[in-house]
Amino acid sequence: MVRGSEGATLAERLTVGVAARLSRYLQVLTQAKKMGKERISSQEIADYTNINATQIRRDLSGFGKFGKRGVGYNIDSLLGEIRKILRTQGQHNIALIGAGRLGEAIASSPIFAEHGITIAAVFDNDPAKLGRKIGGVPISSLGELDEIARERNIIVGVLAVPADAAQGAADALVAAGVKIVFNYSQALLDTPSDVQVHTSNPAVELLYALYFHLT
Amino acid sequence: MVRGSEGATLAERLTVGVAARLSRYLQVLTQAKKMGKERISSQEIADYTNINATQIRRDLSGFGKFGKRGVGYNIDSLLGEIRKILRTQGQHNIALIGAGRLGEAIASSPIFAEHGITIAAVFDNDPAKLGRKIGGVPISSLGELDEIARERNIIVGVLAVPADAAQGAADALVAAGVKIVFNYSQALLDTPSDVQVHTSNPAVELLYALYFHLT
DNA sequence: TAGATTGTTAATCGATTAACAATC
DNA sequence: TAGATTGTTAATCGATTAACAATC
Repeated sequence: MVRGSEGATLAERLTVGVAARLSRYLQVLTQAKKMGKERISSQEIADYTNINATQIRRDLSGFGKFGKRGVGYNIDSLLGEIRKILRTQGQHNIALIGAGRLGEAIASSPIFAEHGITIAAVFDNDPAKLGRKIGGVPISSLGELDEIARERNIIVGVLAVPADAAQGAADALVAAGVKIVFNYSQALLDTPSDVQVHTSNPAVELLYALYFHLT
Repeated sequence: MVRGSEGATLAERLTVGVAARLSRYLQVLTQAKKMGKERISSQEIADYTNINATQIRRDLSGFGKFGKRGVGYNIDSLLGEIRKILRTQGQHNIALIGAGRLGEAIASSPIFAEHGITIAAVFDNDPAKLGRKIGGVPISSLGELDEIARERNIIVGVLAVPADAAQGAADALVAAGVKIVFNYSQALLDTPSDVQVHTSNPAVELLYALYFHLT
């Protein structure tokens, strides 16, 4: 890590591992702050994330001396520092595809808003749903995706559709210039190589958790 | 990896990384099979998982010679081998806490059933919901959790409740002997050290995806 | 045979951890 | 001061990758 004397980071790109861990610290800090805590130790973060405390201190100390020995880290200031490192201080607009039960659950959860992420558009192919609002956002038809995505500067799409509709929805997102797709269906998606697909599958995680439970 | 000459694995415990990757291969193979494919190459798995093809071959070859040079892997037989390694051939019963939109979405998804995981009980504290069925399973009150969990041999609980109800529900699961908790709320959970908590947060993954998009 | 893809080697890099002086 | 916790070092281990012979 190359740093100037003023703390202005001449940023090299973070490794995937570091960025993933910093994101998780961000989540713990956000929740701890909501619980009214003002300080937190690397050990407490470790307990919540299952990431080793030494690793946490090491990750953070690569960017500056954010903690106080004998005391821990100030939650507010550490939140600010990590947001700076991850460049997540702006507002980000995302599109949700699928206004079924999962889509509604996602739209009504505070989980995105809490991190400055706004669901700026919701799409569904069911004509009966068009115009209805979920999470305060009216449901549009998939035919409008292209126009709306460009107009609202959307680069992230969340797929909450059945497996058999997933590839079609992904194609529509890609056509509209979306570069990051979160896939909550089981389907495997074919996309151009400049599009990042994140597939979330609770069953996969569960099989893996069971392995360690059973052995 | 210590192996006998007959392929009978004198199993050492898998590392966390290997078990996580094998679980993901399982998911890709399951989907590829549904799409009617019979064979798959390490490169194809790599395209769907973003895991390096060499790493995939290396992970698999640690357990046997499952592939055919010039051809690839037979999907059915590789599925069987990985299931053997991960010991996920049995049926597993899990409990779902929370019968709201997210709970319903989870219960009605084939994602668990596909991997031999059965939602054997659903709990909710809303008296109006008791007895109603979701995913074919009647909703019980949280007061019955202890009895039902023991009776149905449930060691995994999935929390689909609001953040402010999550700790209480987690306590109830722990009291009922559950050792693996999937937390779909934002709440940080305090649990005994022999209980594995997996917290899933799409916003965290998104922040991290955005970092790599923006840099 | 020719082309494709595995299984494996060798080299590198990042993650992980224990330990402990520094210091709040 | 005494206790706690950071920041950092040093050592180890697993992940990652390119390359390629083996072989289907």
